[in-house]
Amino acid sequence: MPDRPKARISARKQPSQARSRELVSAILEAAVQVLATEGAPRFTTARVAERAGVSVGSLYQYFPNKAAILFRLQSDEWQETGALMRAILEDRARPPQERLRRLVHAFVRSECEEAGMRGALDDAAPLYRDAPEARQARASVERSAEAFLREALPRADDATRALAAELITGALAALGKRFSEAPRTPAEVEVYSDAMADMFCAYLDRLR
Amino acid sequence: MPDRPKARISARKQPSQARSRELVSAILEAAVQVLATEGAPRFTTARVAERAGVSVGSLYQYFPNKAAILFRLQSDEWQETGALMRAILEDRARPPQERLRRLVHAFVRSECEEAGMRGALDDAAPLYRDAPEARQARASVERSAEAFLREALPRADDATRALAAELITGALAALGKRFSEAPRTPAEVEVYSDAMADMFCAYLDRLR
DNA sequence: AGGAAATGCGACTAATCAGTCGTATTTCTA
DNA sequence: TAGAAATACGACTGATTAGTCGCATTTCCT
Repeated sequence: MPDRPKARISARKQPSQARSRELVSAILEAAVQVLATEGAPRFTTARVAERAGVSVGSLYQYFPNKAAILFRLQSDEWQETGALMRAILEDRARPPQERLRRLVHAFVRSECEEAGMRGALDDAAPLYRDAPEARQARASVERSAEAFLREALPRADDATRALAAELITGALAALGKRFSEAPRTPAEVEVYSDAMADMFCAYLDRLR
Repeated sequence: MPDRPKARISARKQPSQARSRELVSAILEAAVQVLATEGAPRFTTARVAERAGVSVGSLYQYFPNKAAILFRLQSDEWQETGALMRAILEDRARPPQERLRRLVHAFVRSECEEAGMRGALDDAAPLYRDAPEARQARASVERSAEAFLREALPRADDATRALAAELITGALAALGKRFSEAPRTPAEVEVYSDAMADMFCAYLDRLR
């Protein structure tokens, strides 16, 4: 029942001239600023356009609706974070648990860096969360996590591994988000990340 | 920057006659229904009043603003869940880890039961989250968790315990919420709860 | 009974916002 | 350089919303 987005959320039109490509990136940059400084409820197309030094009309040339801007922002984030995580998980030069620990540290650090925008983006999640594009994006992270667990838990059965993947990725995402809601010193980040990694490693050892 | 609520969020006036006490509970009941069936963005005072068979004016006699209704709903939830959790944690007849396991099961089950309303309530969180009343409510859960950990980890130092409390309560809340977003069979609930409890217990064993 | 206090009502106001459309300007192409 | 295509503009529309206020009705108290 919570309102599904009626319209597509993907781009309306590809910018082809240099002018319009700049316009699109100006909009995205402005969107980040509006989100971080004004918060999700005051995130309006008019404000984004104004901040970008662009008219609303132009904005709607390249984004079919407000949710599309938010989704694009989130999507870019996922892209970036996903690449980071995959790179760490697939570094076969290190033992699995060390990779996991590095992953936790990197993730928590990255969450804390852009906490302002991310928090607001989460507040706006109802607007884009149910889009099919969003589901697909989440799947790729799960897959890479399961591949990692095949290595870390070679003797466990598939069901156990799937459960562990869900638990660990879920806890990482949720705890990272929650932790980054308050401002943190680098030292706090390290301590917290280590504790979280300890928990995951203890769990993996028990399953092994 | 994300807009702080300007007004108080606590009740505007205490209902003293039976008539008005019924009115207030009709509003709260209607609020739950509106939230669950229409979702957070369509949660409006007018809709709540209509569903309750009451006028907007009357609604505003007892709630200073929309956020107050949502906060009251969330507050009641916290109250209930908090009592449940405290009861389980303080059952000294059972060993600590068994209590923790029971706690996880009870919590996840309860999350799944009212998933519809809870999800919408979370979507509406930006409206009441920053209220001072909300902070205070969260503190009591943390305290009871730390008391439990003093028992489960008698030899650990305070910093370790505080960290573990934050991690476990955070993970429980966040994973429970996430898990309950999809509809679940009782069997799935059991399996998932057990896995989560395994993770927590493995962590506690390592710290012990 | 009868006045006072409490409660209930809902039309109304002021504000906000997403998204459109006709027109003006710039860039491309031949 | 001229016409076509792409891009940019922003006033405007229709819809929605939170919250108010003057008045009507009910309950309480003596």
